[in-house]
Amino acid sequence: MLKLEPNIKKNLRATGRRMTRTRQAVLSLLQKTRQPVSATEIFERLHQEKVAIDLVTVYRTVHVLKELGLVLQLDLHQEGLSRYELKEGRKHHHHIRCQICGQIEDLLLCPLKKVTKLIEQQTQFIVDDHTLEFTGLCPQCQ
Amino acid sequence: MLKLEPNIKKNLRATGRRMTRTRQAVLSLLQKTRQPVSATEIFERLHQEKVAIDLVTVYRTVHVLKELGLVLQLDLHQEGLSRYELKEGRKHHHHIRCQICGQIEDLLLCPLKKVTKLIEQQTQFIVDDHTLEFTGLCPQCQ
DNA sequence: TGGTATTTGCAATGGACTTGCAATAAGAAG
DNA sequence: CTTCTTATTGCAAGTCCATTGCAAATACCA
Repeated sequence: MLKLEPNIKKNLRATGRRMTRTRQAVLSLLQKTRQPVSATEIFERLHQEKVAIDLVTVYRTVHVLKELGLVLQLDLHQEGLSRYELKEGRKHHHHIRCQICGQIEDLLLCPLKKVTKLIEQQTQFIVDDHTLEFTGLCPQCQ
Repeated sequence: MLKLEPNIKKNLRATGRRMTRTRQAVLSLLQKTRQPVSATEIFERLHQEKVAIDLVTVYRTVHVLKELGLVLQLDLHQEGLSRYELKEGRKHHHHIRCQICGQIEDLLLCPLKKVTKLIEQQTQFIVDDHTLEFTGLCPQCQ
């Protein structure tokens, strides 16, 4: 079972929501998945594990988890779909994706703190988020 | 008329393509538009100018211009659509977008050269592109 | 264990973008 | 300037990711 589960359930209850079998299944899948996954991938992998869940429910579940701040939604360049990853316990990071095989790897660095200050000065915006993604060829596809 | 036009026409002819009235119209609109525009926006603005063009043709046109390397395609975070801007004569840059009003501003800096080297060492990927975007509140929406 | 509000599944819908095909028009040749 | 070939356009239909409406199922508190 999930270590996170009791906390998450509390989180859900605090907003009048319930911990259901399908939400557990999605959380559990996200927890054991390394790469960010799309709704369709969640749907397919759960079906492989004989978990009955509708694709609509997957979309609604990741949406709720995102609202609770438990999940991050990624929109990688020109993929035309969203991917999701557990935020719980993870540090701020970015990604690099292989243009050939689609493999996605985490980048544990973020070089943007100073730049953010600079941009706020230059533009008078208040910056509250950024997205950064690299694309290229992974070692296997070179 | 467009200063770019003769060059672009040459470009088109070199790949067996033609300079048409609709392509001129799209190019001309892109040239006078500051912010990156979506296909639908191109469609609507041209119709305001009484230029008859189908939305499909807009999509096909920006696709061709992108193939020729004249146009950049941007997929800003969670917008769910693509935007396009003329590449011609412009330096590499990034964008910041206001979460309230959607205004997009250019950022003329790019802090990623050194980071790219580092990432290539760390991951063994060959990096060939990156996307970087900031979101926040513009001065008017704060 | 029952009652009620949340959640789910199914079907239908929405929005961005693409594709097939016949009609139109660019532009090279005469 | 006219003709001819071939690229391009417009329209209709289709695809893909995602959302919405609603009745049936189910979490969970009393």
